[in-house]
Amino acid sequence: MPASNRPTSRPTSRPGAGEVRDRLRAAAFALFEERGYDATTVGDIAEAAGVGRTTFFRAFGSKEDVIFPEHTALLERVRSRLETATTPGAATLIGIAEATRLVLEHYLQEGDLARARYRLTRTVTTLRDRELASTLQYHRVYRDALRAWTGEEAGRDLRAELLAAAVVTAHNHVLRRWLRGVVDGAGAVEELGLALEEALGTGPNGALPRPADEGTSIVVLRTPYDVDAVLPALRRALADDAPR
Amino acid sequence: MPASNRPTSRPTSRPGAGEVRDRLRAAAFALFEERGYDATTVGDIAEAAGVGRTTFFRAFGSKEDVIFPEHTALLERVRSRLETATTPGAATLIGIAEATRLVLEHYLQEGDLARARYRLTRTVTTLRDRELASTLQYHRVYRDALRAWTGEEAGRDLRAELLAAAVVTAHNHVLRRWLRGVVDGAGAVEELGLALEEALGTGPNGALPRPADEGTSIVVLRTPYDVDAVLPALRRALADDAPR
DNA sequence: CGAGAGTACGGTACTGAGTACCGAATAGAG
DNA sequence: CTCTATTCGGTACTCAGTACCGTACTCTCG
Repeated sequence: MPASNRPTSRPTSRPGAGEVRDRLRAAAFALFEERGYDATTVGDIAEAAGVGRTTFFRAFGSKEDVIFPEHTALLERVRSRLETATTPGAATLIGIAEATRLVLEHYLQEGDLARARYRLTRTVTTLRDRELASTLQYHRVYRDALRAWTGEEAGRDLRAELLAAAVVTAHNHVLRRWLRGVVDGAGAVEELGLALEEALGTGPNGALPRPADEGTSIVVLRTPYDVDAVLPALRRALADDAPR
Repeated sequence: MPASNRPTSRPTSRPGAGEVRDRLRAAAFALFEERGYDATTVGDIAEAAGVGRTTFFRAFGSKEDVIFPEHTALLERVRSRLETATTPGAATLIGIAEATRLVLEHYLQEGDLARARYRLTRTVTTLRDRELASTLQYHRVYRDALRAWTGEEAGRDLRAELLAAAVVTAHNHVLRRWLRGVVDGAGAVEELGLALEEALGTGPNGALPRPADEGTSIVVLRTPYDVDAVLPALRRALADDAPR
């Protein structure tokens, strides 16, 4: 943030702010692809980028951070978007969908970089763990936002958590399909909408949060038969209590 | 596994197999509580346990592994339980519930150890990440099992994933309540059942996957009412197809 | 009882990530 | 041109984790 308020370009031998960062990241990914993550030391990366090892750790906090840049910034954007979405009376579900699309489109813009990262995270265990951890940070953000929305009463907790998990899962599902090249960018954005509908239950027979009052739960599974046809089976199932 | 087939006790100065492991774990947790995780080196732990540093790494693969023991073993038990549960014709939902209870009860048996771990994982970031990663391993196991059950056709993928996320989320929700002392062991087991019902039943429409072949599925959620009492509600739900 | 095999342990030495600190070069302001 | 702030590079350190080797102990077979 200190470099943004310097309007003039840097015509000197001193590299522009952020340029070193880019060189380092490029060198890192190149080396990772070539010899693998573990076989590449931070010293190698720094040398390839023509800078000192110290500079690497100043630009990125750790070796892993080269691969997951701007993660915290993106998370913050999602958080602020959700915050405005979950104020009482706001169109919460739309806000959630928008926040989620924010994330997806971020990866879409990264393009090959995101795919290279995906290749690495599938191979190296520590990186996969790191990515999973960041996934659960999203879960937290959504959960907290939804909790603020649904209220804090007992029982709502689990509901908020389930919804958050569903949203994150839906997003990751679509993202992975794009990363694997199953769908293109436009298709992914479209699929995200459908996936969210399925995750949140806002689709055909939307089953959004049911009021917390006590009562009988009825789960309707679509079946070609009508009620009377399945009723005997239902009675039988209730009788021996061990549905199979 | 090499120690189990030695029937006689070890009367010598050589400690029994596994005893060193226990000493190390006890020393580790004591030091972690005392000075914190980061401020405790592996050398400190080994010294406190009266063994060499090398022995520590032989007993546990890494510093983190002291805190997460038997994780892989437990994961394997869940996997095998799910495997038998998702063979065609088996009582899948019950199998899932049982597998999940397996995990919960494992932690309940750990008792204070699990709670000490919880305290640590809340404080130290790397440990939290590690735990989250293990959480997502469970997600994978459930997802794969459910995928095998629902079939691989397009569209089922997301459904299996959503279900897996819901189950894991429900479990973690209950587990956290026990870890925080909100409920006791018996209460946690009971809550798990309810949470699973909520996770599997109230989520997205038809969250319970239809079997791959056509037919009528009957899902029975325990309710204090008998069939005739809920029948009107059932008819109504089927009639307008879009409850609330 | 004694020799040999297998194993658990301790110690040393190494690599690599990450941190702290210091000095040099450079850019900007006055 | 001088002073100051910032950035970079280099050195030295801590600590996790690995590889290797020698040793002490136990068990087994002769």
